[in-house]
Amino acid sequence: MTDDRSRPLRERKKLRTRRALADAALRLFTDKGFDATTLEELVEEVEVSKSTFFRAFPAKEAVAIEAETQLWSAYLTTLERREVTGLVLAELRDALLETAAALEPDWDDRYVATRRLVLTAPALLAYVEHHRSGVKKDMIGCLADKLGLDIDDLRLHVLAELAVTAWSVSGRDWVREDGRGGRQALIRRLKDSFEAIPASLHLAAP
Amino acid sequence: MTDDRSRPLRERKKLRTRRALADAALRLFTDKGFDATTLEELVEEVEVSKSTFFRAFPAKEAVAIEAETQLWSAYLTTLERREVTGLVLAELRDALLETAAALEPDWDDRYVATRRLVLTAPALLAYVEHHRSGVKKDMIGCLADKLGLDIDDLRLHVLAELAVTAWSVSGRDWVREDGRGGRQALIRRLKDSFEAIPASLHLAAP
DNA sequence: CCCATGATGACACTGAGTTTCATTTGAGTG
DNA sequence: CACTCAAATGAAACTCAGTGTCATCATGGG
Repeated sequence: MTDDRSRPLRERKKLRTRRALADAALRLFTDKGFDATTLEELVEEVEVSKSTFFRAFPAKEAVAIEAETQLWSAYLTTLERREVTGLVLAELRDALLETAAALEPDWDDRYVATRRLVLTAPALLAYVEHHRSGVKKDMIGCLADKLGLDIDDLRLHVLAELAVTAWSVSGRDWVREDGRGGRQALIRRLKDSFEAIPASLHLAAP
Repeated sequence: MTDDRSRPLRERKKLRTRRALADAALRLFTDKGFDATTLEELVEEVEVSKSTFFRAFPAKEAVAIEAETQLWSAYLTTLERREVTGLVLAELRDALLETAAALEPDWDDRYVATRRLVLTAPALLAYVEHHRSGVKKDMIGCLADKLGLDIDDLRLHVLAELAVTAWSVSGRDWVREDGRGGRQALIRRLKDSFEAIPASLHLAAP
């Protein structure tokens, strides 16, 4: 029990099992494959019951993409804290850069492993897409609130979409190179992606 | 057997069961709810076996969104047939307009019912997202091929994303009004959505 | 008419996710 | 420290989507 004592013991225990499950899942899924690993094996490894697993995660897929989940939940927190001034797209970018820079150091490896895993299991890909879709919805809600716009405003949808896509592409390229260059390399790629967005609209055939 | 005789009988039969399944599914799911309807009930209604169902559709979710699937598969066909000249975004828009205009007349009602259904079942929402994601991938592949670009080119990702988002938002609004105004109303909304895209990038806080 | 091939149905099986309920364990109180 | 309440856990039975196998049936081509 070498954990941070600032929170009640109960909560610390819950967090510990959560981490243990996510770590074991990343290991098992990477070794044996996502489909080939049963939930039973996972919970035996961590020595908890299936009930406990489903109280910590809503689905088998969820435990595999903890790193992705952490990123976006931190992002939404950042976004809500910041006040929006000037170009909204720039705001979305800066919040993302700030969030990426602030993630705990061991996040890098877990994220690389996660993205690798996603490439091997269609079910995981689908789950990530679904999860990001929820994030976009939250982003739109947050922006609509701050800007006094309707949550159906097409512009907000486009902007949320762009931010997530910029991340997705940057992350893919970064992972493809083993996360070489660390957090800074990722951040650099992210800046490049955002800069490339306006040009996209004017892409034309020769 | 009042079907189009141009194809072999075997194929016609397969198509008929497929249609029957999709129609019954839309009816049952709308009445009882997606989760509350078991696959068993569905296949009993249509009088086929579970095996047959899974040869026609890859998942329970798939049979519920046939109208969505038809749209995008027609779109990809259109896109591949057209030659790309000038602005790519305009090309994506025009192909979408052309596709929407060419869908069989009974598509409207089925699509409205489908989108309604999706709003009631999280599993369906996730499945639609996943499906569209596959469509975007195909769009990107098609464009990369025609333009001689890399399939990882960020601009292609952005453009595919924008086209799908424009559709999604237009469709949502159209469905919200019961598909009033028919195909023409949908097409008008779609044009508006595409026109609103460039402005999005310059959205700023007051 | 016959044969090869592809579609179907029946059935058994796996594994994810839910539900229920009894048991344990941490938190607050006197 | 003892007691109590609430929350967390575990055990086990259950539902249902999805897979795999194999025997049977229908179709299309010769």
